[in-house]
Amino acid sequence: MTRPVSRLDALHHALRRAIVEQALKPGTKLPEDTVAEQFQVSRTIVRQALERLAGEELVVIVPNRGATVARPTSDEAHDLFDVRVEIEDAVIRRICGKLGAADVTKLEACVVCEGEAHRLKQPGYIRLAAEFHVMLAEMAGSPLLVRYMRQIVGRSALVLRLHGLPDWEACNISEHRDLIDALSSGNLKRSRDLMRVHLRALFRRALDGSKVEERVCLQSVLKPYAFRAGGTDG
Amino acid sequence: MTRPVSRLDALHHALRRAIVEQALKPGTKLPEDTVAEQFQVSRTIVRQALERLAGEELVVIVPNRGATVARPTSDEAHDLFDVRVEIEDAVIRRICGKLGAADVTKLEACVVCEGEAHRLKQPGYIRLAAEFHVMLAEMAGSPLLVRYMRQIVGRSALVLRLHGLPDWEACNISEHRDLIDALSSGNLKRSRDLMRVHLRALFRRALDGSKVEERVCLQSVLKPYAFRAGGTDG
DNA sequence: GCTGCAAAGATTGCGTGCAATTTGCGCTCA
DNA sequence: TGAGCGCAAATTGCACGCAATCTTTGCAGC
Repeated sequence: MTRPVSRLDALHHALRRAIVEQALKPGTKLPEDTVAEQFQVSRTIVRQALERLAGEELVVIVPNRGATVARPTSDEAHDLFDVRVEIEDAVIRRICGKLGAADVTKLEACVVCEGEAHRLKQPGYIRLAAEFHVMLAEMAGSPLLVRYMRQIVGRSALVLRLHGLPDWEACNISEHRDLIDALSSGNLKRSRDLMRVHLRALFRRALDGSKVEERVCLQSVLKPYAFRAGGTDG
Repeated sequence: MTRPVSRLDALHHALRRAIVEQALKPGTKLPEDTVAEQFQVSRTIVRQALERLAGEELVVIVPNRGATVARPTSDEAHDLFDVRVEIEDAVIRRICGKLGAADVTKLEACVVCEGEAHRLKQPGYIRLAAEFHVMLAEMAGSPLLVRYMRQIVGRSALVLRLHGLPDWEACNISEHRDLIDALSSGNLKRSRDLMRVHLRALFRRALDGSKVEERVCLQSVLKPYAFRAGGTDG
């Protein structure tokens, strides 16, 4: 049930989820053959799924070089979070004070799931935390905002994985709770402030991280092991 | 020169342009064989190009039924314009008073081209008018905003073609000129108001059209004709 | 011992063919 | 004459195979 009709959809969702849940590290190579074998489909399907993911900017396809999980640069991360603030603000303005009881229940259930997954350190936690923001967008009644939010939280997961987040701190769950309160009570100013603070905290955690840029690090990683390094240390 | 390296890119751009320039009407069927023959490529390429366009929501792919040029519903059109207002406002806030002389020159040149194409009634006019808005986004220095804007103006072209626009009135060119003035003089309030008015006028022209809804209405249109409807009336 | 070239291996680009599904037409039967 | 049924044409879903390209490794020459 609920199984996507086509194998393409199935693979697309599977890969997407693997990326968002950070099972696939940014920069991971995704050879068509390997993926095809893993999922028991042909390369044709794999190629199409990768093409879709590239359209969502979750993977990068280089001609003749294949596909890899995207590695957002620091600049791209900044841009992402800047735009995210705007989109989330638009969502808040639309839903604040207009949530039904069912909506609030749904959001609270989501937060409970988050807390559960967070406590058990399940890999699905990041996806659930992201889903909370997508749910807010859905309640705004704008398919386009939902679309953008989906894409943004997906890329955010990449940024978190790549630039920081040493421990399980993607989204602060208590902040989600506070946000629900403010939204359901119709306090617009507080809602917007909470979201702004929430995102800013997330942003800070994401970009203050230690392991910025892993690819270039290769040099700095190997430097201590260099036996003939022209460094200043003797 | 500037020719896309792969045939996939070439076809993708060609089809995209054909749709944005309204050479392909919404609802037009796009059989893989026909397109493949027309562009002298294999169905594989066509399929991928159509898949990409589906990702941009410019075409709709129904399993086992093929691809057609998208037909945004009235609801989708409203949603599109609502979100567009937000995105364009974000762009305005970023670039107002920060445009360099080169930027202004570029924008003015674009408007001149628009006027020329508009006077000659060239099909490229709509694309140029759209390009003006994309250029604004580019000057905001946010790749993500550019991406969204590109997608939005593309879909807007579909809406204009589908729901209204009896004559050549996609974007009012004088409004573009006024906008450049306000932006370069750094008048934020006036800039935002101008853009809002500009979009609202566009919106009105688009949705006041006569031929609203041709496909989705089917249910609501047929409802009064239902002979065995389990409704409460009767 | 270093540099440049070449061949082998691996991976992607892309075309083609077959199976599955849908659509439209014609046939049969009441 | 009209409704139901079944077959055939058309179109898409998907896999496979070959050609092209890139990467790596090994070797020869300087």
